[in-house]
Amino acid sequence: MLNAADINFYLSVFRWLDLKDMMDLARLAHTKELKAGEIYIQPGSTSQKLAYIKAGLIRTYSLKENGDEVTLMLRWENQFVASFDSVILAKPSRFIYQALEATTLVEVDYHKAKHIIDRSPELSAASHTFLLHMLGDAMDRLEGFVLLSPEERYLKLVHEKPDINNRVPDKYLATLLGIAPGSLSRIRKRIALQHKR
Amino acid sequence: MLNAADINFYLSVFRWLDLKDMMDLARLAHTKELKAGEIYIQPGSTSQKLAYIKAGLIRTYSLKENGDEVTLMLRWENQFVASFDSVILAKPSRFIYQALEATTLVEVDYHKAKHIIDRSPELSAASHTFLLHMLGDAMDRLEGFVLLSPEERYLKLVHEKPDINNRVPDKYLATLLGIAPGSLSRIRKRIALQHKR
DNA sequence: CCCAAAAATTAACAATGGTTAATTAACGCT
DNA sequence: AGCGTTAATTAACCATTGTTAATTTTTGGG
Repeated sequence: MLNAADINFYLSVFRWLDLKDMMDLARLAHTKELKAGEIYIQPGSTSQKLAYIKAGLIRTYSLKENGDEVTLMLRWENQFVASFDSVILAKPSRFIYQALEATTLVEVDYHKAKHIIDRSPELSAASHTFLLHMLGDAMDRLEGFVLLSPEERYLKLVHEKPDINNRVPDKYLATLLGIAPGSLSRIRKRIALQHKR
Repeated sequence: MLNAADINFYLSVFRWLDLKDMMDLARLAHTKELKAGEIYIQPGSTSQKLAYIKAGLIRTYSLKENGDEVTLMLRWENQFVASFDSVILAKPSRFIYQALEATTLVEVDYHKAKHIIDRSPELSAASHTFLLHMLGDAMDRLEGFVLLSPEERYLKLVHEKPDINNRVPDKYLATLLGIAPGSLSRIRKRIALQHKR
């Protein structure tokens, strides 16, 4: 069940946890490998998976009526990923979660883990902190849409996550920024020209 | 300190609370009246006020370098309002919170209320639920920016909060939607024309 | 009730983004 | 390495928005 590498992993990520709680959690957790391009969560899914990304990158996207894909979120190594609709709102997921790279997840069922989380002060605090982080990220991104132009949003994104350009196709980045893929090309070109002077 | 109306109010809003917890909270709480136009929270403020809006409407806005005001958030009666930066991130507020109407708040200092919240399972759960709601709102609004056009965002806003048009000046609504005030006028006109046919 | 100030509308123009289609470049698979 | 597929770029054109300034409307105070 647990090999030495796994134990090391749990000890490092949850070192602030009571040992018993950690073992209880570890019993519920398992590792999942996704190939590049593989779908992690299908729309309509209600499973309350909560996953820590050990390595790789997950894209959350939506399908519009006309068939267009719109990227809503990107999550990568050392972040958590969960179906927002299923875990937070307890509804079927409207979105698709796809691994863009070979991805390693450590997954627990939130529904099963909940009673462990609830009885551990540290885990409760951690889940609170997790929510705060999610909220902080969301607010920050909202500010970007209200305060910044598409060009500025793009610059902010590459500043915060420089390797994103090499890991995520432009067409996905574009819709994440709220613009069309062609526009991202133009913005890139505009920036390059300004830089040359 | 507490009059009959106040007691009624606390009993109705926090009826699911342990009586002792409720009394402890009520001791920390006080009512605050704001006139239309009055500033509630100044930028730079670090006070961790957490307020329930009994009546009225609060606008959160930011000042850009060029002096332009950009509205980030609107909160109204029966919602909570708090300085996101101060309470969630424990930083000085970057934003200005202003009452757009005569507004009645019931206010507690989150810093002082925290130990009451922490020792009450009901209050802890409520604060968790509160965060989930904030997160849900933020995600929903993010979806709007990624999936919808400005016109569709405007229609969504008036659909969700029909009286917003009569309570908030257009110039504030415009920046909330991520567009310029002039554009909102045009969008309004376009919609009216389409409707006439 | 009137007047001054603020807000909303409108128009003209510039800048930007959306859309489509064609071309080029990059990628991935065998 | 080569080939077919997918992604990215580019261009042309259209639609929409941003910007500014002038005009009209609305609002609120005296």
